[in-house]
Amino acid sequence: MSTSEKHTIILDDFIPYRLAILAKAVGTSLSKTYESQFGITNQQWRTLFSIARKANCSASYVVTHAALDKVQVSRALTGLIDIGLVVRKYDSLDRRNSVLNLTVEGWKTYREIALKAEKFEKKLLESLNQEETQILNIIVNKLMIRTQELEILAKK
Amino acid sequence: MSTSEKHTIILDDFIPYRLAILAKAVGTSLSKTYESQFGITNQQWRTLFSIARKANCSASYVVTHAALDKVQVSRALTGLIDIGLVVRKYDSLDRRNSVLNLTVEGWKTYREIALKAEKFEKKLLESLNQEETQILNIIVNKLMIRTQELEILAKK
DNA sequence: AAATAATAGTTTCATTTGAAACTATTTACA
DNA sequence: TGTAAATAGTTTCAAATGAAACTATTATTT
Repeated sequence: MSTSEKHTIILDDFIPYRLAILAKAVGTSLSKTYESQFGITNQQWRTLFSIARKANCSASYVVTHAALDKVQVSRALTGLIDIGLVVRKYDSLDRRNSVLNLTVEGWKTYREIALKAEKFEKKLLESLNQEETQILNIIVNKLMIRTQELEILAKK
Repeated sequence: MSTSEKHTIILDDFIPYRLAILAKAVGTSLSKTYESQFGITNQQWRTLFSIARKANCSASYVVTHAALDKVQVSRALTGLIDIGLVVRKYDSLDRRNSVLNLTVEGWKTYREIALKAEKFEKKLLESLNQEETQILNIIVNKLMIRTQELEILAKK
């Protein structure tokens, strides 16, 4: 067996690697459309979008809906409050829970970024036909579920 | 218009976000199969796989084939050489270029990780039928190309 | 041949990250 | 009622990251 035949995996064909590269490329490209203009990080815009989706939500809501951990959300919120896009109050019935909302400026910024994000996604998906776009969504769902299953199996 | 209608993007349906979440979940799950056992990072195994693919390659080859930057490759190599999985010589005709190879131990580790990685990928793809797996590869290609196109357009 | 530019790779330094420890508050239960 | 456990969120600290500056070598120009 020659040296060049010893390998069994070609990185370029390996799905987990391909997904990582693609997600990073897409994410980097997208972030350029808002980071410089709005001075907002990826974690901050995910937080912004979560609060936009559910007014008066808590930080925990953001944690589950933006796929961030509580440290990331805490820091994102500090930043968003600092620049006046979010206001934080505390639930009078349980003062551990924060009550988060976008400010008027927050809504404005949200709408601008949402518009850019939508345009970006639209342009990206122009490369796929309708069937492929549908199947992509199905595949992503299936792979997410499968990954969770494998995690559970691995723990046992 | 009510507050809850103000949003235009639902994060869970937004493809760049979905890809990021999926890639992270898959990557984290995979890394558990080798990180603890072999004490190797993601960057190190990508480097290992690149060298396995092409004996006597340079660090620059790894940069382009493992989708890492030169700082990451430099550090990954330092680690891999330290733990005796890679040997580095220098090209006598151009001593700027390194000449990288796996040691016997490197090949052994490579094969073990490759086996685990293959099994992981196989299990992951069990959730898709053959057509979906094919289309997934086509879609990833198309989206990669499209992302590069959008990058170029954005620069103009 | 000397000066300049280019290439390969490393190191530095400031920022980002995440796990673990921490504070504050509420709930459970002895 | 008081003590332990749980929950929400923040801070700390050590490691990972990446841009920019750096070293070493080779190629190009004048």
